[in-house]
Amino acid sequence: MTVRTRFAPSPTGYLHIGGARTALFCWLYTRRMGGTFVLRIEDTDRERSTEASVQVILDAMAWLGLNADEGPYYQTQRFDRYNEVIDQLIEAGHAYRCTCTRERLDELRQRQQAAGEKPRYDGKCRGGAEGEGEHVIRFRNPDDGQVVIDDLVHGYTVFDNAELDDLIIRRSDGTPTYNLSVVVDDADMEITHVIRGDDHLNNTPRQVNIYRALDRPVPVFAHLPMILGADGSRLSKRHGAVSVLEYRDEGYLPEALLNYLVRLGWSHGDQEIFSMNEMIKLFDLADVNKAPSKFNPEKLLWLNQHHIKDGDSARIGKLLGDYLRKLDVDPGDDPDPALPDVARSQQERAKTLTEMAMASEFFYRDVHEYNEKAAKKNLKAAAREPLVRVRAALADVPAWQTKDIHEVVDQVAAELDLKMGKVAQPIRVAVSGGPISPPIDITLRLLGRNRTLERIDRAIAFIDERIAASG
RNA sequence: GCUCCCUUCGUCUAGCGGUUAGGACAUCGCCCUCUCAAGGCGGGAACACGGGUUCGAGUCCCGUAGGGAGCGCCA
Repeated sequence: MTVRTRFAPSPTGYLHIGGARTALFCWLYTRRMGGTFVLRIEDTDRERSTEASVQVILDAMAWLGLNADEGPYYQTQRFDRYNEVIDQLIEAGHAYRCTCTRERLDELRQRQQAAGEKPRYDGKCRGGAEGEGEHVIRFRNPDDGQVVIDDLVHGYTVFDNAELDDLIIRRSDGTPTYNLSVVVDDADMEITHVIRGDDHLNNTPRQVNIYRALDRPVPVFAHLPMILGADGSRLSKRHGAVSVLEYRDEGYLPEALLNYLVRLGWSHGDQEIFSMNEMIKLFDLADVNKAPSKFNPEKLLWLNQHHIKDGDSARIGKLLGDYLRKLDVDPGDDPDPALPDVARSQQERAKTLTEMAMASEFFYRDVHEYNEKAAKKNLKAAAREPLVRVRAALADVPAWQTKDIHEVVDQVAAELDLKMGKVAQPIRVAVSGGPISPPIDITLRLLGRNRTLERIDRAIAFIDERIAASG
């Protein structure tokens, strides 16, 4: 039997972190088992489902690289099928018409809650509904016995049927409800492993009863623990970004997000860093935790930095171009310096691609003003002589190479009996406008001779003005 | 309220009856250093509580507490 799994989001917003983790585990397990991964859009809630949300989910999945082998299927396109099954259930006596009004149901619920009971349908229409007209269809749940679920994550879990009630499977407007459509879909699509959040664990016995009424094989279940916010409550906007696409926009690498997510509820000994291939090779549902975990943005940031540092410079360079354009900095068609070279110089000092872009702006844009603090500290009278000497020596360097540039800076420092920092830092501020850049020799090499000399000249002029101003 | 699930450093976790309870993020200190980083070394930091079972319990069982989920004509 080959493994078939599905990821079944409902398109009512963005794809959030929790959903992405579920999709990842599902995808990894399927890849490892050589199975088929199905994407299904659960859009039976016509009130809240939107076309835009579907697109956002598709985009997020594509960005993460969690490609589906089948689908996307849309539940709204399968209404005929659900109704067919519901009719079969009615025919077989497993479902019945219910004409209870919402008012009666509300009252019933309130009364039960007030009495400290579990709110549930009282079965009034079980023996035959009164009257015609508006009605729903309810599933006739067995009233005794138990449902035992052998969950791959949680092990055996037992539910008494007496705890369950007759749930609505067809609304009064004729549309099917979730618990019915999932079962029909999972059965029809021959899903062998249902991998989902454990917020569904309580729904599972109802669904198992529907499988039985339909005489269809019950799939294996694996209920993953939830991801919570830092305060232990359900993950939401106030915990920072929860949308997958937001992470992309903020400069995270998909493999970093995935690497972070895979370690939430799963582990392989002490290993923290995983490539996609390693994840596929090592992932197993047997190693999934039962306890919920809290989302930790700092660890994600660390992983992002790590993956940027280890990333291929050609690819990171290309991405750097995208993020520069987002900042309205156009590196041009034939960037000078070349983006991969700049990326290489920044990879170990950027936590996000956005950060890398901000730190690299000066390569592609003139320095119009200096960071105030940096200029005050470094572009002062004492820096004039080193800058002048460096400028002169740099103008004469035969080959514009890192090594030669380094020697120039070194030599000027030695001549003036200054520490390296006293020479390098003024140059850094002069060429980058601020106090931070890659090593000075690399920075200058990338920037090129012309721009370097120009910017040093400008800094010398700036110092002269400053000296003049202070009298 | 009822039912189900969960409980190791602040956080993610290793552990699958005998460990000085390990790693990682974060944090603190030191080293390296032209800035920022990266890197190296080191420190502090956990088995929720109470009963059992056992020669022996973080590991097994039962309670308690705390947290989460479900109890919709949402999914």
